[in-house]
Amino acid sequence: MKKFYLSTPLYYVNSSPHIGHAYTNIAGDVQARFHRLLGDEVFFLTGTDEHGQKIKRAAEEQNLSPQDFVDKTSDNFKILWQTLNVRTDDFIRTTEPRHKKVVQKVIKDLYEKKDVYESVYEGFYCVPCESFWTETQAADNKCPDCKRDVEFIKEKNYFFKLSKYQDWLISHIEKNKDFIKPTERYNEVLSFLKGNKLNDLCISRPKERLEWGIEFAFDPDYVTYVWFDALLNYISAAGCFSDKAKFERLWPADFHFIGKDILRQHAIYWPIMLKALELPPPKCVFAHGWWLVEKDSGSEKMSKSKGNVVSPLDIVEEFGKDCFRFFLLREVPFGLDGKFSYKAMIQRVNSDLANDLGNLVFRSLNMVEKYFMGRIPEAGKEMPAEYKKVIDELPEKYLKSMKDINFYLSLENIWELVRIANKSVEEKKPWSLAKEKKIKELENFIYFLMESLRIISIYLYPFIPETCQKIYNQLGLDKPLDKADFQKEIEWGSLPSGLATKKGEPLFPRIET
RNA sequence: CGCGGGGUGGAGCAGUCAGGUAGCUCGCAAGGCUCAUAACCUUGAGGUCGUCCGUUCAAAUCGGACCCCCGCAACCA
Repeated sequence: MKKFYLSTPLYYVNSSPHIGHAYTNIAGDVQARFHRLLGDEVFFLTGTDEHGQKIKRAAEEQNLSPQDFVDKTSDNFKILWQTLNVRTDDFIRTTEPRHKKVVQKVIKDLYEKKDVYESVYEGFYCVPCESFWTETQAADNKCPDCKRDVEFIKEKNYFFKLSKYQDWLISHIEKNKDFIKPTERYNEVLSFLKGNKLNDLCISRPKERLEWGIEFAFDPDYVTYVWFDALLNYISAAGCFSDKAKFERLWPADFHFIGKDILRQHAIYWPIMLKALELPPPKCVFAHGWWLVEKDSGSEKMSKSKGNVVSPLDIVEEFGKDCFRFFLLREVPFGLDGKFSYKAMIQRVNSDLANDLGNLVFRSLNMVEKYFMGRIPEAGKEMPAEYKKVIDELPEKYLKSMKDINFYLSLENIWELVRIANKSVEEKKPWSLAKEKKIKELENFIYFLMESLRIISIYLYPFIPETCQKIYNQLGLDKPLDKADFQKEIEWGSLPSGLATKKGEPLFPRIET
């Protein structure tokens, strides 16, 4: 059994989850379910990032202690993953002891190794924002965030020797074309590394200014910079320093799903941190695009201002979890930016899910009831010619696009089969066969129509698991799809005859506008 | 000349590496069918493939120049 370790980023809990968070975890869940289908031993990790000054401030605004605040906000994420049917194997919080121990030990080890050292930080500091800025950022001595004056400060801090490993990282990236995906991001990182000299990373914050963080084991006046803390979750959750067998089994991670905004941390800081620890880097960091939100209310578009953020929970309530999952992955080629609008969502759900898939399932089951009293008829011998091409080609196309994380294309590939099935009904005219009493021919046709529904459900299962399970159940199969074996399940003709079908309500009611 | 990505019918994309009638999904229009969620199927309209120049029998595809859009440019999760 092959292991497959994939992760999402740890989400910063100073605000509520938005559509972008949902996107990353849904993509991860699709990937995880796909690998489980293939029989891999999957470890799918998500969690929350809970330290830093922004958290402290947000907690103060609500009159809560930072710990009470993060306990509450972290739950918002847990609830969302349940709502979206995102099934992870672990949920790590950076405030947990299992994580803190790892961070402290890493810093201590690196300090002893001299990859972490003391120095003096010089730069611009905005007091009200509690933020550092570089000279270029703080042009005219103004904070780019709040536009107030910044002051020049000097203070002792701890630094991590990024610079020492720059050449190693360049050669690692050049030798591993799959390390950063998609290609645009690969080029972006590589050209950046070649064209710029890395500065060492300041990984400490003096406690006098910020106390909500993981304390340095050997210097209680300092806490850890949040990114240095957060990235280490990928090894602390995998059992680093605590469960040797688990860690050796899981590490290196196979896949880090991230948004393109945190590429640098994952493609530069993180592999270098691991290198310094003498651990292998993750096999792949995949940076996807963003969702730009425009809301359609009636005929006019609302501008995207702060109060107009689309909540994933609201969308799920309105459309259902599978519609939302499907939309996010079908609408936009994975990796590129997309635009979210209710109009696009409704159109997508109506045309692909209600009209094509939902109606296909409904009309097919209806014919089984009408012509065969709700029993799957006897199988014919040969696969009908119209299915042959798409059924023969689908496994290879699907496996390739799934492995390339080209979800948009995978769905496109599956829909070829959906369209063939719909088309075959028009061409065979089962209602005519029934009238003409061509029973053998009708049985044969209906059997393969049902079989195509079953096959579609397996391919589609990682994307819309709940619906696919429903289709299986409606066909009279009670097998749980989350335990299915892909290679076995996609075998054409394995649907037993005689099953009692259970037609339900349409899977996706058309949304009237 | 900082680095990178991109400009293809109304929208979103494929095709560019290996030049040879411009393809897919949605939307739109007409027709067909009735098992079905006014769903499904067929056909059609719609493109000087960012601009200009060059190579070639032939360029979305190769070469050059230019215009425009979007990312990245470091203590910010």
